[in-house]
Amino acid sequence: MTYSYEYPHPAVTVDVIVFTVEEERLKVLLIRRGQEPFKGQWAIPGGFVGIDESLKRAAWRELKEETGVRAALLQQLGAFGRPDRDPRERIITVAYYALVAREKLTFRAGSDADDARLFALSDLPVLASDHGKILQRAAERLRQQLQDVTVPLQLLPTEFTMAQLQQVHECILGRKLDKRNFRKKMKSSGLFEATGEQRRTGSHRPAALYRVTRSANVLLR
Amino acid sequence: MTYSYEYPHPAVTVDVIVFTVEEERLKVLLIRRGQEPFKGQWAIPGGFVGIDESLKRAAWRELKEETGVRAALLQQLGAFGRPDRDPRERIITVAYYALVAREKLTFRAGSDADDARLFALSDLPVLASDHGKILQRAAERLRQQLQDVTVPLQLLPTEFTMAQLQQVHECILGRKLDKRNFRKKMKSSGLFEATGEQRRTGSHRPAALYRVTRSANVLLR
DNA sequence: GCAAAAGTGTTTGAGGTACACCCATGC
DNA sequence: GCATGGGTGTACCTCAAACACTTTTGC
Repeated sequence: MTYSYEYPHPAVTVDVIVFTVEEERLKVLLIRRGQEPFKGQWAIPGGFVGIDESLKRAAWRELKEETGVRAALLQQLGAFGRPDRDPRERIITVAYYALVAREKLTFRAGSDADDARLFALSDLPVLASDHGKILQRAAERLRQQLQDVTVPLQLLPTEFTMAQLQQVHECILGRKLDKRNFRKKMKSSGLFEATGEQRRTGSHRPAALYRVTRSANVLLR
Repeated sequence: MTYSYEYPHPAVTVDVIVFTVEEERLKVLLIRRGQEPFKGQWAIPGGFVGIDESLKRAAWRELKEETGVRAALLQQLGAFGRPDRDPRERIITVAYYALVAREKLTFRAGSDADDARLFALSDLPVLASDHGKILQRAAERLRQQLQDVTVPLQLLPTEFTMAQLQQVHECILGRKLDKRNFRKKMKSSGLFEATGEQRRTGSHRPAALYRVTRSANVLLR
């Protein structure tokens, strides 16, 4: 079965950049391509958009296929379409990025991937095609979005310490923040409440646990 | 001649939203479609992406075809691809937006358009397909971008009065600004210098003309 | 008692907002 | 001389940034 058109048509894919935080670093999920083109190179996971599938739906499908995740912050980064970005045929990709808490994330080498791994953003391998540029743009966008205090919550479990929350902000921004200023700002946002519980880890004072307040939770979709 | 593929391929277009300021209002260029689908309806101008043409290049080409403009601020808004957005076949569009000074802008009904006109953003007609939603998103994005003081300069001639500059800010933001605060901010940006010339219009004190300083001009690309 | 992370307030500077009057011109 | 838009300065408030010590725990 073939599909014919009067004019040449490009193929359209979605690529999904999965951001997470692990070992106090911002990381992205990459796959090692098992097939040509770019066989053996690391790449952003993605796939073709179904002919009757919306772009967003295709992105959700890819996210779920690659990571098992059904709910996350998933937003469009933009379209990338240099004519030479794929040697087989003209492929235009629409990139999405997702924020997923590490413990919600499962992944494995799949049908078209030899391997799948998290890479720290500061320690990326050489990437297939223009994926390096796409990742760079995604990281910029993520940093911009951080002014929205709710964004990093996607990267944390439902209960977390202020130190954890600050750590997430820091590794996205790529710089240290002042503890007192940070807590003041979080407190004044009114989004968080103490659970009353504490977390003991190591030989030091235990940390209070926080959660998102019920009202704020609604805003997170 | 036909082009055949093993899997169905969508068509890809670029749509270019041309923003300008006229009569103290933010306007966009729309065309009235001369052909089906959506014949007779107003739409954002656009066209198919050449199979060997980058997305940005296609956007520049469309901008030039529709308006004669070769230089402007032209940025990608994003991809829109609901499967039902065109009845002929699956069409995914990549929307760009451009800021063009009114006096650089020429347009006329073209090959596929019965008519072409500027519409105030606050007074849009019913639009074809999902173009209403695309425009709405473009306007939001433009407002965000306004924090960059250089952006509205694209909408003005090289010499302009402070009142004009303020007027552009106001109609993009959709609200009045305080004259003294506005001038203070512009002055402190260091981007502008008085030309020494004045403009006399009507029975009142003439306005000083300003231009972008040589050094700042470089930053605008 | 000591190492290690949790927790807590105050001061300062920059930038945004509010606000009212005189100036130069055409008629 | 009056109507019209051009042009100017000060006071206040908010928010971000800098900065150091005490608390609680495990060993």
